[in-house]
Amino acid sequence: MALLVGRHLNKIDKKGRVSVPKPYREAVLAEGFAGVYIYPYFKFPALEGAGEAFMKRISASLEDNLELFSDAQEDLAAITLENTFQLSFDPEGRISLPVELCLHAGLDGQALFVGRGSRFQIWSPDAYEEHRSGALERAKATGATLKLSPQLSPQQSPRKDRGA
Amino acid sequence: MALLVGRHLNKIDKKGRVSVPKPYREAVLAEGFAGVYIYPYFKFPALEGAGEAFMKRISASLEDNLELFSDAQEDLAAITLENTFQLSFDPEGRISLPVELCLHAGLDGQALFVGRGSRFQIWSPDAYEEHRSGALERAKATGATLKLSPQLSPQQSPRKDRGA
DNA sequence: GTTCATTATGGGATATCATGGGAATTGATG
DNA sequence: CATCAATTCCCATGATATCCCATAATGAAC
Repeated sequence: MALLVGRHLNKIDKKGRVSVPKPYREAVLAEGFAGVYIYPYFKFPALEGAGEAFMKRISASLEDNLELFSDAQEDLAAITLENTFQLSFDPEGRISLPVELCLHAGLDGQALFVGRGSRFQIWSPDAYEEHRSGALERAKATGATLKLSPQLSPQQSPRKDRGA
Repeated sequence: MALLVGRHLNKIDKKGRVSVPKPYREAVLAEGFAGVYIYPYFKFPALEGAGEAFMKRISASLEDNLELFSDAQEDLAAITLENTFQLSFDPEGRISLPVELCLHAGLDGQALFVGRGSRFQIWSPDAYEEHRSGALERAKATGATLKLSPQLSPQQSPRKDRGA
């Protein structure tokens, strides 16, 4: 599927409607459902959303009877699905955010969409600024690095080196 | 995919448009999306860009190597995906650079495309000259040598080295 | 030296996107 | 069956981005 990247600041009108950024709409439309699934992001005052494909992955972790997922992970999946809203696009590509979600994220007038690859988040601009400002410093401090997974192309042998 | 090599100096017009060098266009087109993904290069006042395949590797790596909702995943995604712009080619093969990116790289009227193999960078000519001369000095001073990564040919056993 | 093909560039015309608000539909309730 | 509230649809609008075409620069071919 297409990648969700970048940041998009859109307005929430009096009726609680907000435009989903066009690139995100196109990406999730390709997954089948003409809308998005949105749930409260339990770690922070923010929302997280995705198309049908990602939600099915979460659902799959609940149906697994083996030991692939820990109890904690299953709980997380269950809680996420319980609190998820299925929001359809209107003809202009907007969704209307339920009050419960707006309260959790402290949304008021503006919604900042933040791309995360296969998902996206929705923040109030203020909360986002406060939370994200230290990301680069934190990553440096903790020495967090991203090991690139092997390319998807055939017959490529993985290397174990450190990404910058 | 085809390698991105060499330097190409193109103009940025009043609308913020700049032609992506033809060889780069052809290389990234083969990856699917008719455009490039560009993000700030945090170590220097420059931009880095790539085609869809590379960005998907980053996105997949975040999900494969890091736990969902972990702090490390949060911060690394924030640094990479959230600052990335998806820029489509116009019919002439141009992209229009967002102001935020131009500011980070100090771009004003000219954009120097620098090939880096599977990615490329965009510099203002002045910043590049300054940075490049410094890099050359450092290489001389430390007597740097270049250690090649293993070949990609079949049945090659992975090595654990770090590029010089 | 001339011609042709390709790429880069410039700018006006056009289409698209985000947004706002009224009209119409739905569904719950008495 | 009537009424109300909530939601969804429909259309208008302004800002922006995209398309389209013209032209210049480059280099290859004859």
